[in-house]
Amino acid sequence: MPSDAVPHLRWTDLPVAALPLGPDLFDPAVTFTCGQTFRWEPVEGAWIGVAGGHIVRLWQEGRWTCSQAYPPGFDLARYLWADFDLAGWAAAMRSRDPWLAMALAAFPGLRVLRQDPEEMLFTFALATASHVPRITHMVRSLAAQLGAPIAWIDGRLYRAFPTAEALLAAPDDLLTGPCNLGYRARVIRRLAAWYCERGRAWLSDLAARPYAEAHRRLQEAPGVGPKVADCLCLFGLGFAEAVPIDAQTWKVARGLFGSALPTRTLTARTYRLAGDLFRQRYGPAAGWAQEYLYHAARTGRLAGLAAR
DNA sequence: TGTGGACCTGCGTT
DNA sequence: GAACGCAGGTCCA
Repeated sequence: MPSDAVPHLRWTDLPVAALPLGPDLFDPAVTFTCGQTFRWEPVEGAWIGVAGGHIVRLWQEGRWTCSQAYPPGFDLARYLWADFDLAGWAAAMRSRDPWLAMALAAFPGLRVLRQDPEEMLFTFALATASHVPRITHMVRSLAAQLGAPIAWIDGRLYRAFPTAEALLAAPDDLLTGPCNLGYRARVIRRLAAWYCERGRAWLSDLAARPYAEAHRRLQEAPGVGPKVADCLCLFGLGFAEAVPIDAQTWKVARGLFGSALPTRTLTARTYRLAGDLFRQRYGPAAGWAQEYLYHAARTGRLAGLAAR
């Protein structure tokens, strides 16, 4: 669809909804910049992002999180995992170890998001051996170059995350040029071809299966190893027990579990072992614990742990 | 089963 | 201001 065929809107004309999530239960700044999502920006006291084909604007007033969305029908409560009892869980977790207690105190209101699984598949497949600023650039460039236009709002055009079909059809020089994917262009194209043969039902079917099976079957896709599969399980399929173990989390795991992890490097076996140790210590929402520990490690708050 | 190197860039540090 | 190491990995020897 050409960009002039979509509606021209104003934020002042869109209806406002509200959720009972104050700053202690949801901190947009931390949640949107901690590396689980890459399309949210602060704009004049609010945050604007594009998620699952919806343009969303949100801000907080006292104990409430207010939001607007276009097209209508965006389920913000689901996106923010609002039925997860963050306060109760955090209270129970503080006694597990001082490191998680510190991370919980440092970043109150950090929430794990439940995002569109197809977007998560491609986002984290291209996030390999990269860092948050670069992933942000790649994701936004892909949307700008290949995403379907949704609407103009207050003079700005917003585009959806590209479909698998659009990624498959994209010329190489566009993926490696303006989008700066580098070697990931090949990975994304292979993955898009593989995914297009199966379709969205393949992902939604996995969401209904046990975590271990979903995690195993996701790795049948080219370019999806254990870490990307766990990102998809946690951020896209809603498995709170999924623990993505990246380089930061691996350092945290070695500090926490020491000699229980037999190898210096992260192998397939120690990846499974580390995930199980996280789940033993932090329970069925170990993925939430990982997100707090990961963010604390990334911002240098766990230096004492890594040095052990 | 564990290890090491290649793969593209750009950010942050020195 | 330029050089260098390394980054939310995966895949293949």
